[in-house]
Amino acid sequence: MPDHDSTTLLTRQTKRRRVDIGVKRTVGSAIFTRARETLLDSMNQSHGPDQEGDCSLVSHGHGGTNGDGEKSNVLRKLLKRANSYEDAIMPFPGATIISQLLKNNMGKNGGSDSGFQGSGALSSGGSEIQAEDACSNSSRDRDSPSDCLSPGPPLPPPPSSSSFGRPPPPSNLNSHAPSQPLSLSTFDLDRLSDEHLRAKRARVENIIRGMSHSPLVRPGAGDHNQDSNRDNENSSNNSNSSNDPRVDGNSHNHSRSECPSSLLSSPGSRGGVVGVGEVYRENKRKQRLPQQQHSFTQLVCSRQEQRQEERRQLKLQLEDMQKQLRQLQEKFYQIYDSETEEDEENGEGGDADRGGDREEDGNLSEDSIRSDGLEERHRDRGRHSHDDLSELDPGLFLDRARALLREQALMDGEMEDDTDGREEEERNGERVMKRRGGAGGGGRQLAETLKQELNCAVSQVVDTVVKGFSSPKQAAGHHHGCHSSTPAAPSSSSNSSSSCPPPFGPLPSLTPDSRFGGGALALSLNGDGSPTPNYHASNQRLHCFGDVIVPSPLDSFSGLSGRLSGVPTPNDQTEALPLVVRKTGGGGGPENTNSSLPPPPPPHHPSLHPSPLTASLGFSPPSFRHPFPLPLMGYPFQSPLGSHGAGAGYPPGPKDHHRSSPDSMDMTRETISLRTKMASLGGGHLSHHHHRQSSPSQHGPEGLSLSLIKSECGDLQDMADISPYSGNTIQEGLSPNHLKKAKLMFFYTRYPSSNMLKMYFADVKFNRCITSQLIKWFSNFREFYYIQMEKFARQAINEGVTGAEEMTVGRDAELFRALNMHYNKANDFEVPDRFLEVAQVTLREFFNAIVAGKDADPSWKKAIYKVICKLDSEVPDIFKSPNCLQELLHD
DNA sequence: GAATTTCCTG
DNA sequence: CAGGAAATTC
Repeated sequence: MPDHDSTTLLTRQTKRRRVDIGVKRTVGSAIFTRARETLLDSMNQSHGPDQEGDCSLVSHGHGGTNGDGEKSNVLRKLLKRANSYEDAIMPFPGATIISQLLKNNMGKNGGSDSGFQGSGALSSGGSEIQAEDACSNSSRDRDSPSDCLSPGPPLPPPPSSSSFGRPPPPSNLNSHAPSQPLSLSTFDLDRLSDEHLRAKRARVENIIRGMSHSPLVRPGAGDHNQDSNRDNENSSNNSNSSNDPRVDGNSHNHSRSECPSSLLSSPGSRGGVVGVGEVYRENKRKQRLPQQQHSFTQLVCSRQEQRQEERRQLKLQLEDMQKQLRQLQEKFYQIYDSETEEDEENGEGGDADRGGDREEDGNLSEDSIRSDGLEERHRDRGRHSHDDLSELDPGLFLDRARALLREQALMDGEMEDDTDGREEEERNGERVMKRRGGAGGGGRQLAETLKQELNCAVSQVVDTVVKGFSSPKQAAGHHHGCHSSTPAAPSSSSNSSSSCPPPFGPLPSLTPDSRFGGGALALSLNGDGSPTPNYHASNQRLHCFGDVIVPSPLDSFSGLSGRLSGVPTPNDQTEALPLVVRKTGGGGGPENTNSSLPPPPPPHHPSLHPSPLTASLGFSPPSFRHPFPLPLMGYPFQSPLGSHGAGAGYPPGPKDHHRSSPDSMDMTRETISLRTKMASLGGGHLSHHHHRQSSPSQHGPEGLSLSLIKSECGDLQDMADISPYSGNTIQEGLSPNHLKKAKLMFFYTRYPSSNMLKMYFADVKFNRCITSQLIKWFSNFREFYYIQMEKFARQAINEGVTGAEEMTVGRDAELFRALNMHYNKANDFEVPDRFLEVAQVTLREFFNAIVAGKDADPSWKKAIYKVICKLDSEVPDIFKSPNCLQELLHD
């Protein structure tokens, strides 16, 4: 910390001011993320169920087969995202399905007619992003099953003019909602498309706006009008302003100068920099400015509003869609009925079901939309219904499957017809086609297409499901039940092969279709199911390992034992309290009986909280290794690992001495923190009691452990250095008392050098970790300190204070109380007057800087820091004493 | 490249 | 307060 030198500091500061790229990056990414989300949302809306995140395997519109699945999928996603879009999205699946079907049909039937791309493909657009969006959509569509099926002519981009005029060859979408009436709904669809398009555009614009917001942009720019002109202006302005800081160092902010009035309320947005005579280079480091926050807030708000609006629109759309759907279904049913009547002559029964279906039509609700006719129909057709199940919530899956089976059994009883559901379906489809006299030869083609589509869809669905399951986090409750069943379902649906010997009693149809990688699926599912099991297994492994690892010998040394054993049992992770107690007992008194502790090795090492993945991988978490290495490194004699038997080298006697011995080479921070906690109770005392640390003499076994240790932290050297202090009580970690001491020291020095810290924390074995931790403490102190200063300075300004002189910091000042509360909570230390002075100076510095509008400069605080760091005063020698706390506090 | 410092996030 | 990342300095 060579910086007490003001010159150095100055130069450094000078150089330092640059736009904080980091921040920028962060902000940008954040925005981007949001934007992306929005885009996804919009896509979802248009496509209905998309994939999760980027990888979307599930394609929309695969025939009706996935109707349910899609919905559930969407729901899952929504839930995950905690997005408020639920209702809004609901409608889309339906729309998507329909449009998709239309699309497919058109493609097949001389796709040239196109026009209608389906709601999802509304590409026409305006902004580039839109175009992009459209592109991506279309590409996705292509990827999706539809692609598999029909390489039909790419749909023309400009859709809105749905030329759907001619009744789309009513394909028979067996599994799907009735397509026949499509022609009727053309208008509605168009209208919906437009609406949707509009909504989409709005969203995109919003996104663009958000992205173009530069951090430094003044709040005013953030207003989120839909007005595109404005938008353009903003974006251009933003780009300018965002770049400006770097471009014109001294003249910074001119571009974003703002009305002074906002000065008080929104500190960040200050007009041109007044009196910034210093030749600061622009701050390259991006800092988070108040202004940014401001604009962001606005952004968020506006976005929410937009969402609300979108929601409303979507709801309307949903209603429309529902109506349409109802119409379609009715039409379809009519046709279907007529067909079936004819079929009945041929001996195909199943009227009863139809009746039921019709009844349901009346009740179309949101729910019904998803399962609506589709599911019912599936049931009629028998096994096919499982397709829908595939995407259902796993938890419900089994139940539903059983219910379906029962139903099916009944149905089968009724109709002796063995026909496979699938075949039947196809047949129906063909029949429908023929009936309509639609594309004559197209019927078979359609059937084929549908088959393929189904296959594709199924496979994709399966992938999606697998993915979903494989993600560990989802494991929660929901997934457990479904593992076995879920996987199979999809495959069954995909099967065109009619008869699948039911592997499971309950879910006969589940037989995996090899074609679709059913086998793979099953495997993956198993794996997926395994997560839980694996997880446990891994944990167990770890635990066992942990047990093994924890060398009982170590326990004899209080320090070690405390750490190792005390540490977190799985249950106490967070609270090291128990440990503390232990340690306290051991560490506190020389008489420690800790030696007894060793035997029962704690089940887990505190640090053993490897993520499941890690565990499964078989990696031992870094922390995991610590247990041995640390102690071993510094103090060979302790090496349990090593050749010495655990106990052999250490006679009981030594234990006491060693226990506090500085074993710690370096511990991971976690360890440190743990220790800190542990030490907290006994902290102060420990130092007194333990003096001679075990001789560092024996450097026996460095081999293995050493290397390990080294790999983890290369602090051995530091350790060696530390030993000098070993004469005194040396602690391996920083205790709460150390923290307290540091806080008190902060009253004297805000910028202690590391050397100074070493001097004043002689009872601590310094290593890199410790040093950095101490430094970090002070850094944090400063952070808090300056935050308070700024806060109060602004407060004063807001309260109308005009002169810095008006502000004083006394012991009764709020500012002081806040600070004292932070650094001297117990208020058992008398804060030196000097600190009050410094605080006052700091406050005034902030005040002046803010009043001068310097806070517009990202690095405006640097100057203040420079000033403050010169105000450090000597820390009383008493702080060098290990007992300083007692002495200080009890005086 | 290590050491520091600040900023940001949790 | 800890962690992480970026910026800066030496």
